[in-house]
Amino acid sequence: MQIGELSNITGVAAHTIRFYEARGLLPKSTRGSNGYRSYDQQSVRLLTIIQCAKRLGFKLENIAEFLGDAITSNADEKLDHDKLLQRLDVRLQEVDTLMATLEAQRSEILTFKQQLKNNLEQGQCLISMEILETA
Amino acid sequence: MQIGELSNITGVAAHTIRFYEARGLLPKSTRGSNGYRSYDQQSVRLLTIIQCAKRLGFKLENIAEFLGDAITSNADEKLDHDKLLQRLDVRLQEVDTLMATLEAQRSEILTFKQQLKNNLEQGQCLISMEILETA
DNA sequence: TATAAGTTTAAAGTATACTTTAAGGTCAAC
DNA sequence: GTTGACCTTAAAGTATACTTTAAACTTATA
Repeated sequence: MQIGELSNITGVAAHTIRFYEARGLLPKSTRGSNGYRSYDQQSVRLLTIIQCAKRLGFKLENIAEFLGDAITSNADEKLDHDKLLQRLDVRLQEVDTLMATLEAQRSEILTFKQQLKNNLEQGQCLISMEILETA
Repeated sequence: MQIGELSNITGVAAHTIRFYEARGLLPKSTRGSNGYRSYDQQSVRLLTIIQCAKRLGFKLENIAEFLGDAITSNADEKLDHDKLLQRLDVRLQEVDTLMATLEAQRSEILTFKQQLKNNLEQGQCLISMEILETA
């Protein structure tokens, strides 16, 4: 199939598919006699995997390595398995760190809102610089 | 004081201070006879506020608007108050949305890890494409 | 046959928050 | 008077994941 059909099937824009190829997420595609890229079911599966990895929050760079491992899997498949688990754990760490940051922001925002409400109840409608500085 | 001292006091790089001025987070600074920027305590306070707003996760663009409101506060100060609350609520929404995304990722990653472990226990050390596609 | 739809490439643009670079002027101290 | 620290500007670079643009070629349809 041509790039347009692959795009329709997977929901990934043709431009993006070429972009992924350039970034090494997809192998260099074979070409028809007219120079057009041609794809098959394996291409669909690869794009599906890429979309899945993106859902987990992996960067394209990681996905490229990741797929490189999976596709060019050599003798020791168990190593690949461990690598994959390792990558998942690294991402899990990142997610936890981000969540902690967001939780901190959330709590600071709520505190700040409360301060503003207190001010308002005391009839102070003016926002002083001080409250901003200490929030 | 000159930009270097302001930088030392606030911990914000001189380059970044110029950058903030260019982006409208800080007012156009007055200049000494030599053309050097000169600052005072108010500048320190403004930078402190900027750092605080950044901790809450606000974008520089929002901080610029935000400070514009606070500094050029006109007749109706209560409006500013409401605007501030509004901005905080918008940011709170963003934070909640991001947290939901991260939580979804977290749960998908854990599910995936479990699948890998099950495979491993069954003696399947090879990572098949299928498990990646469905994760 | 001409028009429309699909394909090709490389390069530039978008968004965010800076940092780095380059090339040069100013000032205090030795 | 020169060394070193500090200041100036504008432009480009960094990172990420694309999207947009331009200019051109191929194929299917009317």
